Amino acid sequence: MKPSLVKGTRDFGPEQMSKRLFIFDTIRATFKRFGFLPLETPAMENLSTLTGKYGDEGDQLLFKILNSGDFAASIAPEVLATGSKAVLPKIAEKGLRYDLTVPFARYVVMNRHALALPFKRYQMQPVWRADRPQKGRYREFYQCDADVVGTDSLLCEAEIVLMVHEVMRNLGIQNFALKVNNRKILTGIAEAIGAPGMEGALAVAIDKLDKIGQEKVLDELRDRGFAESAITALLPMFTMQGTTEEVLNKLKSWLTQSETAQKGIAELEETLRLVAQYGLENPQIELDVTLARGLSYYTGAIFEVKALGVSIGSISGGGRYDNLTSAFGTSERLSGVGISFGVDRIYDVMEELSLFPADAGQGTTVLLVPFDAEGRSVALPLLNALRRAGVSAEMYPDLAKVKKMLDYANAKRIPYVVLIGSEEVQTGQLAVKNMLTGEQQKMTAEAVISFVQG
RNA sequence: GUGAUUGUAGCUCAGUUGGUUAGAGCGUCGGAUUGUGGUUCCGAAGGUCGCGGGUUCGAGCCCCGUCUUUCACCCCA
Repeated sequence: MKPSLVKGTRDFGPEQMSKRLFIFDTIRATFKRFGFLPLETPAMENLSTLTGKYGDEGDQLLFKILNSGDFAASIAPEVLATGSKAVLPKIAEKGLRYDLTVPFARYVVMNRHALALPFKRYQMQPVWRADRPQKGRYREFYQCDADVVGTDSLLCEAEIVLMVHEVMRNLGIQNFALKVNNRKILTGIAEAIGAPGMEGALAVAIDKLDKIGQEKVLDELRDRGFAESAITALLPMFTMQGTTEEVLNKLKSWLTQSETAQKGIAELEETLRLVAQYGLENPQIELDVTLARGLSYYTGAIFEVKALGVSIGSISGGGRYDNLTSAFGTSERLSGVGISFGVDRIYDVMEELSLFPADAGQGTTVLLVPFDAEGRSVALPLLNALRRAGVSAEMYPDLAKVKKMLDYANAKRIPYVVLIGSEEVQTGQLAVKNMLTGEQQKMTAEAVISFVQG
């Protein structure tokens, strides 16, 4: 039998892992710096927790887990006869998490009594979606989320803007755009054109504007049941260009009659004002009225980060959600806002643009190469001392040929080797070789430690 | 879920209108070299041609099914 991987999943070898860890470490450092605390939740959730939070499409993409044991035994024949759709909830009551936000909301509701609000948590775990894999799209991928729940303050939105900038710059992704919008503006537009409550369909269609163009967007809206009058009323939407300030002003005058839209515009303005007060240098924020995002739980600000110059979808996304916790039965209204970084897409972007620092894949710094048992007796205390000094060091476990050990050093890209033969043992002067330049010099064991550290 | 596409050695790929024993480069292992690698030379190992069925005297090649890869749509990180 040939072993194989489950569709849409990957192994990560040592080289990939050290690059991935660089991404995780960078993001984690920023999250901690902003005062977020770690949280982990199970891979599986009850399907009742997951369904209905992501829209119809999202429900479709949930991985479901068969009940344990003889899961089909208790299904009554008459249920079976009603079709597969009716059987499904009887045999699968659990599913793999689809994102980190919904499990977080579930956690908040369950632990409400013990949490000091506002509660800020970060979470870096895999999520699963039963999508067809393609470029930048996997069935198992990691998200790094930071969310604040229990406050309406727009300062949180502003902090997200700051975190995005910090993460991108620390990763070395200089060329990015942080797109922002507000769901209330979309809701207001739907109201203004006489199609209240249809902002979902509206959002999905106009989200494609830069991809398929104005005419096809309008065609799609007709398909989705928008009246011709609504489509005509929507036309000013396509003139929303210019600076952020100009667009906001145009929106304000276009949507004067919609209270919701005005609120959304005011929120956006306030968020941008706060960001400016922070003194964020060279903000890469872009107001995009067509930005919608499919997840149905967003109610306020929405964010999306796009790496420029690569054809990979958004590498980060987030927004504010007002009703997620109430979906779990709390009477208390808890508003949350958060951001999610997609590690796998960030990896693809950084790989494509060669942005990983040279030492991101660096493992062992020094390999000790004793020629015989006597050399090994000198090498062992040095090995111990190197490690105590914080240097990643190892020794080839067999007393093999020198060629073999140096080949090993090359294969692992170990930059330094210390050669210890009878001559070195007698003089105490060890031969340190730089494997990149081929240069070799002699020094004492103590000197080796500071040499390889510098 | 819709439409394409891919699969031959560990990796990247050749393989003619269907014809006898399926090849190359790289990598791996061994040697040239018992104290020096990444260069060179010599040698070796490594294949159910994704899987199942069919057509044929004969299938890596043609047909059907299936799985997988990649890509677009939908949607999304």
